[in-house]
Amino acid sequence: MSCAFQGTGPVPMNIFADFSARVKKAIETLGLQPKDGGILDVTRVTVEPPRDASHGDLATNAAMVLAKAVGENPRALAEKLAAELAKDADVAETSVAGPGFVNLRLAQSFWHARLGEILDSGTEYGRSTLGGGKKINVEYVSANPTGPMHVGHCRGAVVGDALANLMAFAGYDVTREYYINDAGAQIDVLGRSVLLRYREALGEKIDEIPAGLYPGDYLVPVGQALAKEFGTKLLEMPEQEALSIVKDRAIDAMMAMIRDDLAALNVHHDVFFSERSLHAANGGAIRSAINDLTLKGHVYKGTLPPPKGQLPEDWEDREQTLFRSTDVGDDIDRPLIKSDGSFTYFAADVAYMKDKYERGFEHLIYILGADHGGYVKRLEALARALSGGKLELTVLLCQLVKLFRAGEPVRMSKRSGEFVTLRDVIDEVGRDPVRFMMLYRKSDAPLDFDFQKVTEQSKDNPVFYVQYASARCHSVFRQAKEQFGDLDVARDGLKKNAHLLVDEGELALIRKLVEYPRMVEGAAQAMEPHRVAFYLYDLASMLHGQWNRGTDTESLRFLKVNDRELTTARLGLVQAVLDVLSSGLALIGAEAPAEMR
RNA sequence: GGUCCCGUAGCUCAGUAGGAUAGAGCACCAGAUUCCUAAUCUGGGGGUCACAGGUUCGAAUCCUGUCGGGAUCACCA
Repeated sequence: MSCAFQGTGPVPMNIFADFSARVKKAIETLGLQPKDGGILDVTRVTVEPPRDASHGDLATNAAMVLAKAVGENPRALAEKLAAELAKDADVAETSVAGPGFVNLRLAQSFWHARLGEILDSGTEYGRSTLGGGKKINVEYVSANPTGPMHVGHCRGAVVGDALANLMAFAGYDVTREYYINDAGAQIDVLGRSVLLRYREALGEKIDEIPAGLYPGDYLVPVGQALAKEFGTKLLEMPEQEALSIVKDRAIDAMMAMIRDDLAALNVHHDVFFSERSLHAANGGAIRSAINDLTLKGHVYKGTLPPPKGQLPEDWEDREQTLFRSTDVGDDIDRPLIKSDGSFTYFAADVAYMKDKYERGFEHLIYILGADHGGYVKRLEALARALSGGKLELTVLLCQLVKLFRAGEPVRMSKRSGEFVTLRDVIDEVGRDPVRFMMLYRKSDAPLDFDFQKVTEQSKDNPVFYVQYASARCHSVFRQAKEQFGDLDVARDGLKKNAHLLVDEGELALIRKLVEYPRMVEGAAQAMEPHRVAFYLYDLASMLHGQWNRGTDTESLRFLKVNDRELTTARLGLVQAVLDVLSSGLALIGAEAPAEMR
């Protein structure tokens, strides 16, 4: 499996983790003892960026968290801790504030050294070993192979893909997976729809696609291909036999189309898992999975209570084979085998999850639409039952995307088969804006997507704003080449003069860059890829800000024709910003352009 | 009716596993280009974090309940 985000680069420094260790060491040095004589619990001690940068570079809550156990006043404890931390060579200044925060101001040399590290690591900066190579499976998209992907699939595709990128970058061993729902009633419908198109291709007149079949034009070429391959042969064989061939060809054609759509979105899966394969050999895999659950005591034959609320008109009590999921956290037991002896859809899910578990995954992540919220509990229950609680499972529900055009909602009608396809959206606004905007909201919040706004080249469009920052960095290097000609812009050279960066705006930019590894780890732990997008927006904003300070104050411009040393120092900063922008945009799956036209 | 998600500035939303005076963008007001891309930036006003309790040094964040909005409920896939 080849994936740009998998791998083991150098381990960059997460300074918050680093200082957390230093704070704990200082606590140890102070010899603090809990009143009750036990061991001092420092697990709640954190080191974070303070809310307001004027407080300092780092803040720790240690004194407040420990005060009670030690039996001291938090502020007094904070003073002691501050004095101890002040001995650290990298700490320029300490202060105690509020209810007992210890604020640390770090030496400029410390930041200069960090900038050097970023320049050494390049776009590898921020890669983490947090995941420890843990095997995780991210299942996303899994659209039914009955037609092209429509815009409703888009968000899940991007969120899943970006999350997979993020988790891999944070040190997890990630497999990206797509479950092909190529069994069941909708595939029969697909087969019958294509059969009709096949007869049409042979010259038969088809006036109207009957209700209940898929009317979309995208099936026309599939019918034509069948006509070309088989001539009239399919009409001459028994319908069941013909249908089986047609279904195979139709599924292949639909999946080819879906893969194309995904590729256009820059989404690539490692594994396409077929539901039909579970039904193969007389349902061997499903049988074995149900057997497995049965041996573990989770299966019984019985009847379900009628649904609460309105009773369905045709409700009938019938005996089925059921999964006692209520024993493992579900609200209601789930049918595995219907009263006619066939498997339910969920039975295949059981076999599929068993397969994932047996492939060695320790954590399963599912990206689902909000309309599948009802599935969460049964999947969680299933994971518990299959693994005895060892298998972790997380479902990320993506809320719906509402389409707008210049503020007006875009209407879609499912019945007529008129929907906005994923391809339509990509063709109109471009891949990068789609990907960025899908991540510029946390996934459990609904998202409004306006075609017009997303293509606008202005600061109101965050995609453009961030990419423009990248273009601007490149532009600085182009200008540098023009103005200096022979200037050495190799990373080692840029690193050398970092100590000349003393402007507050420049140092703030370095601090923001240094937050990147922590942001990556936090986003990965919370499984929230949108944080990457917001971080990039902030970083872009700081770069634009620093740039514009140069319009007011000439001495702050990145390029100083009469000062090569300072220019290379500033180019080092610009290069580091570019590295982190590139890295973050790559996680999102968008380009970091060299120029924008 | 049950379950899940959401409720933060006029609008669209962040809020970094419980931290300090709750932040951005839009919109509104006032400014900045002989200068590396003004495709940008600077400043200003604007809040009962839906409501009520609880947990604790400390709550927009965690717990309980209420109200409001959305999704969902099956021998479907």
